[in-house]
Amino acid sequence: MDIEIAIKQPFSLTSVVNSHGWVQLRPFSWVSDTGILRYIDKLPTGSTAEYEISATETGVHVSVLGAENAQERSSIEERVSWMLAAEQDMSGFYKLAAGEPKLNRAVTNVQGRILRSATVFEDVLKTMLTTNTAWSGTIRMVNTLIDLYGNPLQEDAAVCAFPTPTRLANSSEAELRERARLGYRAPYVLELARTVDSGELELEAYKQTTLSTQELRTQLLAIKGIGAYAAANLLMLLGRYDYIPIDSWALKTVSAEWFNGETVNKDQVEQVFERWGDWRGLVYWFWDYSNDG
DNA sequence: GGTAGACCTGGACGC
DNA sequence: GCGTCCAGGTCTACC
Repeated sequence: MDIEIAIKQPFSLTSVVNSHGWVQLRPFSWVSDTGILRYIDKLPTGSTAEYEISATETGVHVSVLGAENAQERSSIEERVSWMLAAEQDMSGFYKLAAGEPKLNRAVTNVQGRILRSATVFEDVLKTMLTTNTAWSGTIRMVNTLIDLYGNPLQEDAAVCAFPTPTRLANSSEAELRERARLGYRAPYVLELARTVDSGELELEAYKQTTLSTQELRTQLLAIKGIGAYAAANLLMLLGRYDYIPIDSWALKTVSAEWFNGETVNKDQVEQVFERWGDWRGLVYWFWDYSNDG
């Protein structure tokens, strides 16, 4: 199955893919030589499909393996559009960025959209697995979860989609601790999977929510394992940019950029970006730091 | 409302 | 090869 998706311009697939570390986490993969983004997705119909997404003049072309009917086609269009933030109007950000030399790179490279997983559940869980661990630990935990609980592609059983809430809800805390090596995060992951699976927590509704950012943040913070940093990160993924995901990297980077390397706190980071209003999260994210990393 | 300490893992380091 | 220390956010108990 082949699908063409139109995306609001300007748009750069490469910039979306490289917007953050998500592309390094399965079931994403990216071959920069060919410019093809791969993703394995478990569809609501129950089928597991593989997408090969490439750029076109007006958006993207999606070559699909593992899905056949019209219902699945429509679902894939919707999910890929969400993953690439196709519907987002970034003109406000570019207008603001035009007057700031440190955001020239963002404008030139058409940065601004942030790569998302097909489901909010996957993004919340992955965000949970970024906290209090090195990036290598996040990669390891995501890999293990997919290997143990992922949904295999019919055409190639070695290739799996991210586990569904139902699959994880049927595991146990001991299994998540000992086999998946999630450590103290195991009960948080299990609770997330169970509340989503039971319908108590409707994460996918956040894709179209009319809640204010404040209300949305309050709901995200109510999820065990999601604190201030993780909630701000998720708000960015949901297209709300008025909170900054302040982690240890942010403290170091802001210190080097504005405070001559002196130790800074969370309030000082927030003060630096306050003037950028509702776009401050994106400004923080795509700022051309002098000492990047 | 603010803060200290526990949580868990893997990697770096010294012996 | 073994033991120790450290980095990384969030939660809970306590003040």
